[in-house]
Amino acid sequence: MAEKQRRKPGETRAKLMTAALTLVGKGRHFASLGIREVTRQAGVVPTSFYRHFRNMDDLGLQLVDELGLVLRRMMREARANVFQADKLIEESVAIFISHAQANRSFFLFMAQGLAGESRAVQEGIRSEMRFFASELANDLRRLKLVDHLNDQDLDMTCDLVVRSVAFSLTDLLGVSADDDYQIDQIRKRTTRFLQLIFVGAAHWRRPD
Amino acid sequence: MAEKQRRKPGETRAKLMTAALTLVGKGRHFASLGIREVTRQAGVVPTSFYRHFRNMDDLGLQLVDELGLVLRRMMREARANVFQADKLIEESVAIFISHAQANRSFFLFMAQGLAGESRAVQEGIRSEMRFFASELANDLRRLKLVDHLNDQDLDMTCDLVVRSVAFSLTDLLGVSADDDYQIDQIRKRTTRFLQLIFVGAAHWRRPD
DNA sequence: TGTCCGTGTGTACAAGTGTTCACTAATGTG
DNA sequence: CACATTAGTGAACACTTGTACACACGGACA
Repeated sequence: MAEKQRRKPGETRAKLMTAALTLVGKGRHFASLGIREVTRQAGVVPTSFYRHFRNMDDLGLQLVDELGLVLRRMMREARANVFQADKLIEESVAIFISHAQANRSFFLFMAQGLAGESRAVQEGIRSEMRFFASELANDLRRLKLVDHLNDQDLDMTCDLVVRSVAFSLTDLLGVSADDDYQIDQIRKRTTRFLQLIFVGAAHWRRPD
Repeated sequence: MAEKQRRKPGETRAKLMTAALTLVGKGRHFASLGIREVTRQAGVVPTSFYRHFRNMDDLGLQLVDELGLVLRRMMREARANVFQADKLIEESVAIFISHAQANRSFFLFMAQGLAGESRAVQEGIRSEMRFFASELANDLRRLKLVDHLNDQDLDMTCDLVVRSVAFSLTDLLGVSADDDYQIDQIRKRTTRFLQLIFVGAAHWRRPD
């Protein structure tokens, strides 16, 4: 008979969240996951689920919060590594892609959630993206790279940048994780997208 | 007892597809729909489903095909209505938004499918977007608006345009269908995105 | 006219679902 | 040490699910 084994506090909780991500990583859509399925994958009895989450939406929400941490780590690394302004875009895209690779299931979950079932998850992801965009705007201001843009136009530009990168994410997650050629293509294309946007920003004149 | 009633050929098939879209329109995610659920919504016995589709993925694929028709209708209307080059962007965005409103569930399905469960559906939607982008490129060439761009750069620009619009779609579908203020905000923002991109394209010089 | 064939119907079943309940072992707190 | 709390377990529930099968009706075509 299976022994009850006491684990570190929060361990089962973490297992459940990881299990959900694992299933998403295997190609399942988060919206189609069931409680029993997740607990099975986590190697835990179904009842345990309710000790930590009220339902699957709740689990999704808590995943979004963790997603925020991943994004912040990523941004910290980008800030630390990008020195030359002319390589800024390339470097940032490269860092983004390597993080997306390292946390594939996480970003997959995020891409799914954008058009997902739970309005709360949707809003959470959107809010992470807004935060990301505003941090980007701060960085650009700080680096004095965009002096001719007013705040509103800078926000718009950063918003567009974040969206483009997010969309590239779905490309990235569509190809197999070790298809280096395709990944490099996506990296190059995303880089060019951002360059195009920044060229636009450089010549942008506010419409009357 | 319910009579068997002979219907026009393909009517049940259409009912099933509409039923799936209806459920998606009600906020459900396509990946979480079941065969029974769809047949119930369609007012048809579960077994009928198999007369027309092998499984839900199959139904999704056939929906993608119909989506293509909607997009083509939309593009035709855009081509017919846009005369002045300076209003081109605004007009196109307006047309897009009105079509997205009129076929809300359809576009919702498309937005979901982009990060969906079925690789085939995903690829289908992606291919529709590519087609859309290439048609856009043709139109721009024809209007002689982008003479300084080579084919590759024009394709890139159009790709970025289509992606940005597609992303705005998820904004649009996130607000209630009659919230005119929000919708107008989205329309304006999308328009500015595209203007920014075209400013970038106008000043784009191919990197060495 | 007879005979397929496509399509819709009802019944059936095994498997899977969310959720509740009572029980129990380990942990932290006094 | 005793005790309350937390977090694990297994059995049970009423339902839903996908799918199979046999059957029935109507039009197409011989």
